[in-house]
Amino acid sequence: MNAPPRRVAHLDMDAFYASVELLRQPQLRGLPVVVGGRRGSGAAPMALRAYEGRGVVTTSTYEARALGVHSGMSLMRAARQAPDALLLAPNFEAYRHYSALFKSAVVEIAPLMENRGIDEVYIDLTDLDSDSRSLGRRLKEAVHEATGLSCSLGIAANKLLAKIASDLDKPDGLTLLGPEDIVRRVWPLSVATINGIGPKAAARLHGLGIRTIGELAAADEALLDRTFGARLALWLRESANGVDDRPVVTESATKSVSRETTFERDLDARADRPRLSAVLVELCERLAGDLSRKNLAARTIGIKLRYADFHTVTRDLTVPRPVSGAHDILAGARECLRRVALDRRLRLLGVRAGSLSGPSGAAMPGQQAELPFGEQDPRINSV
DNA sequence: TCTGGGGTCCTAGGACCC
DNA sequence: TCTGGGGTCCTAGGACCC
Repeated sequence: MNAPPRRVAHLDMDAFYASVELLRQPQLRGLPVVVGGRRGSGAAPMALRAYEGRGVVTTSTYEARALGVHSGMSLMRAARQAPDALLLAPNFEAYRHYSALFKSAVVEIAPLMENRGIDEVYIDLTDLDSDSRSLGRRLKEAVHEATGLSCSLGIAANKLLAKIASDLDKPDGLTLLGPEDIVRRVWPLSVATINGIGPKAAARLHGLGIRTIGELAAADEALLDRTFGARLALWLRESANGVDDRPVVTESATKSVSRETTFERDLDARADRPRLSAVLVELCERLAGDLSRKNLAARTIGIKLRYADFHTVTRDLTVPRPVSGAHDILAGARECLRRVALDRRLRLLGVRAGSLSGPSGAAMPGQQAELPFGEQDPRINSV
């Protein structure tokens, strides 16, 4: 009754956004290049030192990484690290295009593919015939053929290990990780290598003197239970031993859609009220556009505020009937806004739509009944 | 000049119903 | 009047990922 051993691949495009930019601007190859910032997609390349304003590094080429510039770093800090690096504005349309190309190429070879964002997928290879190394080579070649881009691929018995494997040899790597490799290749790695252990959990583990995955595997069970709770402790122990039963999921419904923006300078709820109001309207309109394109309606409308000190609050409102229009979203967002303190300067404003369904209120999207959602809702109209 | 934008999942408490 | 459990919905926050 034992299930057959699984074979799962994790495919990760190398420096994806930056690599797409280099395809389009090959003369920049070999230079330290950074993608990020808040300029529009048409903006010309500029020296990183000349950038002003808020923003973070989205992706950097390996040449820029060698200078200490990494994803998530503020552009101001990146500019101090590498003032002569070139900054390119992100062009998400192009990235979505190349994302679709590489994913089509993967599915041609292995149809059981799980999307993990724009530049990563998991692939279930269990039922395919060839050996793992040949399959890995074929996948990498197909992706390169379709896009001109390289990727790193890991193949193992589950998603956890495949993800770790794909990271072991970057860029352009192909790494097979068998059960016999766990002690030698996985246990020496930092606990933060495990997908799901972020900065907080890693810090707590460090506080217990646990830094490597091997140390986590050997940790006292009762200690982990006390520190993390039984559920999380069990997951930590299983992960450290390379155990992960999560299936490769080929399709999943959208749970929420949101739009948010960080202001170029912090805004005052009173003095900048017209500006804030205009931003709110625009966010609601863009969200309505997203819902309409996806043919979805929402029963929960939420807002998100980030204050100047980075403290973040959210408010939710459940409406009696699903809504999708900008007017109804705006009404819900304004109702939520009444329930937050607007006495400090604001850094970010966001609007979210949740509890999604098809526009008719059906559980799944797909139908297209044009009903006047929310129009008769007294709660909405009273706002 | 610290810290973008779009997501998922989990927890926990209170309301409300049976 | 007090005492119960169980289940679902709603809300808020937090951790984490790409």
